[in-house]
Amino acid sequence: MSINTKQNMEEAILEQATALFLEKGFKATSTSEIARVVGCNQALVHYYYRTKERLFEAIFQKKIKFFLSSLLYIGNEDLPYKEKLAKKIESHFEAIRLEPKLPLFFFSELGMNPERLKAVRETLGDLPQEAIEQMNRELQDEIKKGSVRPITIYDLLMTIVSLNIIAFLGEPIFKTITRISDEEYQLLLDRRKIENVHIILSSLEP
Amino acid sequence: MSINTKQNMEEAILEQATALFLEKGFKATSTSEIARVVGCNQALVHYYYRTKERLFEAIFQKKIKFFLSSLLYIGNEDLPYKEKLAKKIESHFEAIRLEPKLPLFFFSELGMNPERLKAVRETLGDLPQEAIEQMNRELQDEIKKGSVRPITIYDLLMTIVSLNIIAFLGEPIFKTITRISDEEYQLLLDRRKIENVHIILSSLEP
DNA sequence: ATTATCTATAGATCTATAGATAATGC
DNA sequence: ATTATCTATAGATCTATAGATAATGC
Repeated sequence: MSINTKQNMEEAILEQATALFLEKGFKATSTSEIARVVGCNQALVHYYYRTKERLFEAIFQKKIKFFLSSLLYIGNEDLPYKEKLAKKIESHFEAIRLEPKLPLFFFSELGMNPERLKAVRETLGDLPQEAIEQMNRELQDEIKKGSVRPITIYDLLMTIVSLNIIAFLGEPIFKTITRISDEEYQLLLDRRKIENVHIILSSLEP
Repeated sequence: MSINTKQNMEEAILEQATALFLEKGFKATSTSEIARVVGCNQALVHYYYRTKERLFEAIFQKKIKFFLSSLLYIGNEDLPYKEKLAKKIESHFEAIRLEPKLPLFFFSELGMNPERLKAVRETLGDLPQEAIEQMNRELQDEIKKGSVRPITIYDLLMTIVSLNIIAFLGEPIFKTITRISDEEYQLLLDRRKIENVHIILSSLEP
């Protein structure tokens, strides 16, 4: 497998480990398997990353950052509120589309091991919290103006994340049930993205 | 642990295995651990259920049935369409509230191992499909009447499941971030249930 | 007799490390 | 010399089964 013609073993390990962790999760992925797909011996994985846990941690942090950024730090141009919001939703959706295994990965690993959140917090710092507060200010402004019904920013964020992850969380289930092809699934995703924006915006009507 | 004063070892094993599988997933749960919390030796787990896989399968089937029933086979009284739908949504939400670990459990185990779906299908038979078709007929009737905008039943179901699971999938994350207490979380859930019905019904407006 | 429960163990893992050898940088 | 890679192995698992013993049902 993996014809990593000496790109750099350290990177190759990170890359293959990422694929495996996303595919099977922390527990079900072994350092031996990582070594096997990389094409090196198992000790090398530990040489570079010391423990399986540290290797995982590095990957997890990176992916969380990617996931949050697409929602929190996007669409801050000077646009009408609802257009900005639509942009955020779409950006988030497309980020997940690029990495469709992320939602299950996060919820599984955090669900099974909530302590990981602490590490995430230290890495990300206050940026997410600040971005959320900024989003909240804009939301409350709209509510005051009467263009949006009263709602908390947490409810809004939950709704966005919820709707945006479902098609990816449920992909294996949905594909098995409907026997839909990959191309058809991509079309479903296009439709779903529009649907999500529609649902969220219409739910905000006063 | 588990003061199962001789209720019945077979049942006690099933019960504790259920708790452990829901808590940590298939891979991370060992038959030794099951035996330990039950208070018997590890061989007994295999005596009753032969393999870990079969034990898991029994539990998985039962829980899938419970989850689907609450959404598909509920609220078929003679009521206005939107009231029936609201009832289904609430019934599904409350079912998950009773078993808050189910969503992560299903998505994890099915995501990691989609073949399990086949077994589920054999157990459940055509009932879910029929219930979905019934729901679809009712939905299409409303669309023809002009009281609901055009939408597929799959999109509607995805939306319902999506919104109803998020508060439970995200519970550990949300609790850590907001440092919310259990009581406050229950209030959040009450609000969320109403919110979900509102979002879905408003998204159906033509 | 049959069924339930236990002890013991084979055979596969798996993680992490020690210590040998090969490759590279000066 | 230093860094990268390998072989080998200790020590913990874990699943499944064989075979002994205890409990129960007739």
